[in-house]
Amino acid sequence: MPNHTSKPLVLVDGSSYLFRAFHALPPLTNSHGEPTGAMHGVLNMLDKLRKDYDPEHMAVIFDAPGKTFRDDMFPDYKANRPPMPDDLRGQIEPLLDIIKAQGYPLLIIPDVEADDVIGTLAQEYAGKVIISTGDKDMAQLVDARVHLINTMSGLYSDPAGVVEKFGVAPERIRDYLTLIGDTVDNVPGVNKVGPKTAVKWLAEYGSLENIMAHADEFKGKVGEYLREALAHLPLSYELVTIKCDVALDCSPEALTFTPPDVDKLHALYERYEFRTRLAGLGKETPPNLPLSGEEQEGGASGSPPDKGELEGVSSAEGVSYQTILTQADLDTWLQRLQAAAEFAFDTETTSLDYMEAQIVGVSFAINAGEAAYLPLAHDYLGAPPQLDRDATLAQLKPLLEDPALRKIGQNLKYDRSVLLNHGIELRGIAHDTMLESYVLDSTANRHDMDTLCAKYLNHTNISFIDIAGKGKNQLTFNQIALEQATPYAAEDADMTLQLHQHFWPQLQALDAQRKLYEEVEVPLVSVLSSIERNGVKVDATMLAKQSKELETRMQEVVKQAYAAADQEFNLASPKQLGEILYTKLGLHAPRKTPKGQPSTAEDVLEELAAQGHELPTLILEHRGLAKLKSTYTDKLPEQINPRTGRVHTSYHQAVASTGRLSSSDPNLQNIPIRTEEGRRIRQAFIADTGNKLLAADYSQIELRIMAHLSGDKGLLDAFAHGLDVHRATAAEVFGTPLAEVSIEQRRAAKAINFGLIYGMSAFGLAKQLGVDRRDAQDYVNLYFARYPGVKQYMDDTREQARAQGYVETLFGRRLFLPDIQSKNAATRQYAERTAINAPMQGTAADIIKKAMIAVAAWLRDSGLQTRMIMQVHDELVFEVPEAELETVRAQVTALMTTAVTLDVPLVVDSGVGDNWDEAH
DNA sequence: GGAGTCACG
DNA sequence: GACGTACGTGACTCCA
Repeated sequence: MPNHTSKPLVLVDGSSYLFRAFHALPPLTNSHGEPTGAMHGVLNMLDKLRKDYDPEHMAVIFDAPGKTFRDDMFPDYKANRPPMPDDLRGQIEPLLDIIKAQGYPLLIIPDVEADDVIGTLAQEYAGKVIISTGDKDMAQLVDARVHLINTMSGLYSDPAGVVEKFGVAPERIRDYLTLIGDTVDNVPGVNKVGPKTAVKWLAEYGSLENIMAHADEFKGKVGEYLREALAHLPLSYELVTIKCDVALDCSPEALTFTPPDVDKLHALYERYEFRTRLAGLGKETPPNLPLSGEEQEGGASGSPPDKGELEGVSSAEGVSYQTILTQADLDTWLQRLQAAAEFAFDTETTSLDYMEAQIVGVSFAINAGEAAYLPLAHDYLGAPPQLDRDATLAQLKPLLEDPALRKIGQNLKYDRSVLLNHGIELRGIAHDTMLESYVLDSTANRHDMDTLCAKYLNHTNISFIDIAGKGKNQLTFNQIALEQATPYAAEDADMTLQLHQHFWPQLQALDAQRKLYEEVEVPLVSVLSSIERNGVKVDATMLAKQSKELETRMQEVVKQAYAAADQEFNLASPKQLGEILYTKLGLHAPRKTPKGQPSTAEDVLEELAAQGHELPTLILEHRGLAKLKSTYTDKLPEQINPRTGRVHTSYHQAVASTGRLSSSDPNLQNIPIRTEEGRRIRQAFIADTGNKLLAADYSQIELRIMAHLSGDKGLLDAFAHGLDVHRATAAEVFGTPLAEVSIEQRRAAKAINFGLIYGMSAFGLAKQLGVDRRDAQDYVNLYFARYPGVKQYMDDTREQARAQGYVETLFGRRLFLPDIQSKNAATRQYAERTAINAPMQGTAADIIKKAMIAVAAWLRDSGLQTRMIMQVHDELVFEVPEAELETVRAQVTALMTTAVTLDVPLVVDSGVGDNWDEAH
C-alpha cells in the first residue's frame, strides 16, 4: 500500500492510460455520438490518484505528436504500431482541455516521449516519487525513492515488487527488455528469447554486458540467435533506456495545482455530458440535458467529484449501467425483476473454484442496454459503503428460488454453485447462452461470453485482464474499484441478455435442436452441478503409498536403461530418446511423427521391443509408471477439497463437438482401468462409511446405435437375440458356426466393429490387426456383404454430409463439417470419418444425458440419500447407502435402459463395491 | 505455448 | 498416383 507519511511527487503517464482506458472501457458516447469513454477513464484515475496521495506536486504527462530522438536513432522504431483509432484521437483535445481546466500541471514536450519527461522529473526531485503508469518499461526507474502504481490494476511496485513481477531487479530491467525486445515498438531483441530465458540468463550471468561477453558459451539454436543479435543489441538497449536527463524548462518543485477554471469546466462538462462532474461544480444543472442512467436513481446531484461517475455510468445509444448502493435502489430493482417476464443475471465472485467462490456482487438486466450492478463485498481501501451481503442475498433468495421467474445466464452451472455456497438454490433456469450457442454450432471452438459477443454482436467486452491484471498478481473481483466493476459486471448481464435475444429466434426455428436444448441441455445444468458438488471420496493415503512404490520401481528401470544405453539421459524426453535409439544405437525408426521427428510412440517402441531390443521395453515400462505417478497418484490427492474431503471435477457441457461431456481439474473420465497397475488407482476411489459405489454402464451402446441408425437386419437380429455381437460378427464374416468361432476370429471381428464406428480404412484395420492390407480389405468387403444395411448407411451418411454440410444424431444434434468439401484429400477424408463417427458417438451422448436427467429426477422425488457422483461417457457412478442398494440398482438400470426406445434393446450392466474397481 | 505422449470411452 | 491412414477428450513433460 502507498506510504502516506510524506507527500510524494506524483507523475502520471497520461499516454499509457489514454490507450488502456480506451480499450478497457465500454464505448461510451454523449448524446451527439461523440466518444467519451477514454476521457472518463483518465479523469477518474486522476481523481483517484489525487485522493489516494493528496500530493502537493503532481504532473500529467502526454507524448507530443510527431517524431522523437528515438525515431532518428532507429527509423523503424514503433513501425508496428497500429494507427490511432479515430474514436480515440477525437477525445485527446477535449481531455487535455479538461485536465488543464481542472488545474493539473500538464506537460507535453515536443520531441521527447512522456517516458523521458517522467524519468527526468523523477531524477531531479529530491523526495519520494510515485509514477502512475501502465507501462512495464517504467520498472527501470524504480529504486528506494521512486515507486510505481498502476492505477488501473492497483498494482504497486517498489524494488521488491519489480523483482516479484519480472524476476529481475530494477537495475537489470533494461538488460531484460533488450534481450526480449518489443514487437509492438519494433525494438529487436534476441530471437526466441522471452521473459523466462531472459531471467534465466541474467540470473546466471548477472548482466547483459556479461552475457554478450560470453555469447560463445551459449549452446544450441538460441546461442546462434544470441550471436546473431550481438550487433543490434546496443541500439536496442539505447531504445529501451528511459532518458533521465532531457532538458526541461520547469523544475519538479514548480509543478503545483492551479485553481480550477470553473466556467471552462462547466462548458466542457456540459458539452460532453459529464453530469456527475457538472453537479460537483456546484452550478445549477440545466434541465434540458438528455436523461440516462443517473437520473433514475436520484441523489446524484451535489455529490462530490470524488465519487466520479460511480453512481451511474451512462452514454447515448441507450446504454445505461447503474450501481445499486442503497436499499431504495435495490427495492426498485427487486420490484422490476419480480414483474419481468424473464431476466438475465450474473454473479461476480472471489474465485473460479465453484466450491469455494464467494459472491462479491450480482448484476441484472431486463432490457437490452440497461443493466445494474449490485456490489456486496468490494473491500479495497476506500471502497464506498455497500449493502450488507447476507441481508441483501436474503432479499434476493425468494426471486432466485422461484421456479416461475425465468432466468437467463451464461454458464449458469457456475452461478448455481456459487449461490448454493450462500444457501440459495437457483430455480427457474430458463436459458443458458453458452448452451444455446453450443446446440446451434457445436464445432465453434469456444462458447465463452467474450467470444460470442465478438462473433455475433460485434461487440468487444471489457476484458477481465484489463481491470484485474493477470498472473499471480491478478486481483480478485472484491479488489476491483466500483468505477471499473460496474461497467464490467453490468455488461456481463446486458450482453447475456442480448446474446439470448440473438440465439433464441434461431433455435425456435429449428424444432429438433430447440427440443434438444430445452429438454436435454438446460435440465442437465442442475444435474451436472449436483454431481460436481457431490464430489468423489478419494483415499489419499492409499495413493501416497502407491506413489512411493512407483518411485522405487522407476528408479530401478532408470538404472537399467542407463546401462542399456551406456549413458545417462532423460527417459521422459522423446528427443533425447530418439537420438539414442536411432542415432547412437542405430535402430531403424519405423515411422516419423507428424513434425518429422523419428517417433518414439508406444506402438513404435513395442515393435522395436518385439525385435528383441532391451531399451524400448524399459522405456515403455518407465513411461507407464511415470504417467500413473504424475497424473494420478501424485496429483489426485492434491485436488482433494480440504473442506469436503472429496474431489470435485468440472464437467464441460459445451466443449466436445459430438455432444459428449468432458471433465477436467481433475479429469475423472480417464482414470486407468486397462492394466492391473492402473486399476489400483481406481481402488482409491471409495465410498463413504455406510455406503457402496454402484457403477452402471451401457453395454455396446455405439454398436447398438449403429444397428438402429442403419436398420441392418443382421445386426438388429444379433442384438435382439442377445448374442455376443463380436462373436456373431465373426461367425458371419468368417463363415463359421457361432459355436466354433475362435478367439482370434472374435478379436478380428471386434476390431472391425470398432473400426466401423470410427470410419476406418482397410489400412487402419490392417495395422490394428497386424495383418496384410489386402486381407484387411477382404474382411471389410466380407463384412459389408453380410451387413449390407451398414454399408448403405455409411454411404448415405457421407452423402448427406456432403449435401448439407452437417450430420445429425438421432435427436437432431448437429455437427457441421465444412471440410467435407475440401480439395485436400487428407482433410476431406478426416471430415468423412468424423461424419461416420459423430452420429453414433453423439447419439450415445444424447441417450446418457436423458438417462441422467431421469435418474436425477427420480432420486430427488424418491427422497433417497443416494448421490450421483460421476459420468464417464457410457457409465454412471453412484454412492449409495447400503440400505438403498437394491432399490437404486434396480431403478437406475431400468431408467437407463428405457431412457429412449430404439429398434435394439439397450442393455445396462452394473456392479457394486467398496471402491470403483470393485464396482466393475 | 506447441509437440509428443498416453490415460479414458 | 498422392494424400495419409480409426473418433472424441484432458494432463503431463519437455523444450524453446
